[in-house]
Amino acid sequence: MATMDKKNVSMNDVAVAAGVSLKTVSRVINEPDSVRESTRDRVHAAMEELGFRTNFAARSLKLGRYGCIGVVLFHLSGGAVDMIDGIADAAEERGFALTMIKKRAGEKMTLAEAARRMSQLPVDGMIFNLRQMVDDFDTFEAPKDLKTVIITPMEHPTCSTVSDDQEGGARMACEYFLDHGHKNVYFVSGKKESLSSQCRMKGWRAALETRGIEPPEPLQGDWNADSGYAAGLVLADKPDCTAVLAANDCMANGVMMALRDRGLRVPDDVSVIGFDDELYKTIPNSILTSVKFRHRELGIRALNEVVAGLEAPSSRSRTLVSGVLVERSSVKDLRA
Amino acid sequence: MATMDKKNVSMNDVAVAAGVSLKTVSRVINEPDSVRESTRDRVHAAMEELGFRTNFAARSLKLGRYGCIGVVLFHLSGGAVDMIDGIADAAEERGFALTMIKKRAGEKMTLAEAARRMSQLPVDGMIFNLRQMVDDFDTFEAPKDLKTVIITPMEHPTCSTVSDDQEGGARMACEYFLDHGHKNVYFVSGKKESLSSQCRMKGWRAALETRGIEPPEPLQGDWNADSGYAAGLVLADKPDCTAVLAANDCMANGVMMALRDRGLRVPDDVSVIGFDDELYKTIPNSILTSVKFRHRELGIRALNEVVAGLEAPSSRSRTLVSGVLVERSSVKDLRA
DNA sequence: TTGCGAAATGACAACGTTGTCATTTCGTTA
DNA sequence: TAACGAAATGACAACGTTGTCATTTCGCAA
Repeated sequence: MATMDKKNVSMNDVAVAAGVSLKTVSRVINEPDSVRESTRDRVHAAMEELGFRTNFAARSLKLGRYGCIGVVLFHLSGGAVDMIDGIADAAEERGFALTMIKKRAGEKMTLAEAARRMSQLPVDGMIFNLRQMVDDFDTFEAPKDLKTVIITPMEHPTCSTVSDDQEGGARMACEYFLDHGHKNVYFVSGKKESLSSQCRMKGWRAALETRGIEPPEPLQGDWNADSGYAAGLVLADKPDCTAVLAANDCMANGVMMALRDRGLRVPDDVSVIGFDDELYKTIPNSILTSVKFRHRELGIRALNEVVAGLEAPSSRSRTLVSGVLVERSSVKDLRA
Repeated sequence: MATMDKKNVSMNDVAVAAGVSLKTVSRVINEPDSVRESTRDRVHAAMEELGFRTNFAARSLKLGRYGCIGVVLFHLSGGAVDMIDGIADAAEERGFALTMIKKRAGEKMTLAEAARRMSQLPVDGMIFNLRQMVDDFDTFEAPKDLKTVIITPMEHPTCSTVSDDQEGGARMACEYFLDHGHKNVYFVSGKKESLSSQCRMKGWRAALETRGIEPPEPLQGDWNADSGYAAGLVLADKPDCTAVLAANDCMANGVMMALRDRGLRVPDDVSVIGFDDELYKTIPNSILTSVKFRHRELGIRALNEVVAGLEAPSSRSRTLVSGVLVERSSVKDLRA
């Protein structure tokens, strides 16, 4: 039985127990092939006996790096799970751990503050997950020696950014409608302050304008089904409304329910497309066509971008992860 | 302008620049009141000028602690977002950061492995989020100097555990049915390997047996609506089925849709209760009564438990966070 | 001005690891 | 057996911080 007198077992303790020098213990851990097998076994036995674990602080102090990537969560939303999942998996694969801090609910936080806080923690690089605007976005400068990647649909003057192609996804959905013979597309937005919602709206608008169509007034929603339902009631009264793009699936479902309650059928009378492709989880035999973003892939890209930039923190790139249109049967083909 | 010759700026560099000793710089950071204002200003100026940031490794090496709590994610599911949110907020509040690692998809990982990995990272204590069984659960022993909390519904011989009271929640739902005059309750389960599903089933069974009712064969689902729909079709044919408890809201919705498609009304013909209270997000005017667990609270408790145990890692406790029955109108009162 | 206690500052060791370079041990050949 | 080069091991400094204790400086009373 190991005596548990000392709080922490150091390499030196192991060395003494094994009758070798401290440096040899270090070698057993970092370059096992360079030490004779008999010695190695003795050291391993001593480590086991004493319950030795390498001291992270000492090791990283000497090495000058941590093997950790910082993640700042400004806002934790639905899609964030998959994104974190991607980040974590990619990190694991490359031998990095994650160091995480989060803006507290209701607390205002700037990029500068977050960066200051993060840069005092064990991190070799950092990822900011930004789903809403912050005041100092444009003026922010990342620490010169710490690769920084921002997950956001906006372009940043100095930092690398990674994002879903929300705008492109919305455009894709609109064009899908138009290509199927629809003459116009109505839009139900998410919460005003959400960057996702803003980008989706922008893409919708751009797609229509490109084809010379005047975009109708968008309807304001809040991501939840009830707001979609309310929007649906309004849309049901518009005779020219044959196509509705809702900024997420929940609202799309609300829209569909409202249309149905008003005696309109989907897709026969009105076609609908949503975002995020999650309705099938909740609705049996869901028919909703939806634009799906690959959040997991997004996380992986973000992490890889950080790791790739560790040696050249001031490099800058912009990555867009395209969305996918998951076709079901909520869009009617009006051609011929 | 600061000259950027050296990679990292140390306290010594600041000290030289400010014309004071290294120790004074340290004091400016850790006990500002003990240094004269004029000196302090000079030091602050130098820190600013040189872009000094305290070196985490050196600091924690000296202090013998990190100010970080480790979080191991064995499985990242829906409710996990809120839980992480709670953990992160509570950590922030107490001045801790999080160090996170995750079991990779498909990779088998034991508690022992996870603990070994984690204990080489910067952590003062750790939280394991365990939603499925692992092989070494019962035999696992946490490092004696690292407070370890496991989030799991099962009791552990040596570690503190924190969990939603899934069993109690299921019992609560069943009793609600029975108290409203129902004579029996059918159950639709989630994925077999899920501990949540198992516990919910256990609570359902216990509640019935307590009242001397023989529990009917449970129906196997997979958390998604389609499996609930399939179960609903089966249940629609059982004349004695007046009450259905589904292990989550999505399946509950599937059940309701199936019943409706078979000409049965909810709640007039059959009553339904789900879990997680999330249907309202997707379904406008949702009527589903549901057992909601406070995942955020769960995370907060877990973190507080770790922090409370930092000084006495071998202490052991068991925390259950009760669920809440969110009443809507999917349960009919059969009493006279 | 001098003396004194308190406040402010500094010198130096220590935390536990890894890199550098020196030393010892080993196996081989003459 | 001696001599040699290669392999194995060790001694010591260094990473950047904080704790301990010594020293200097300050403000104020005599």
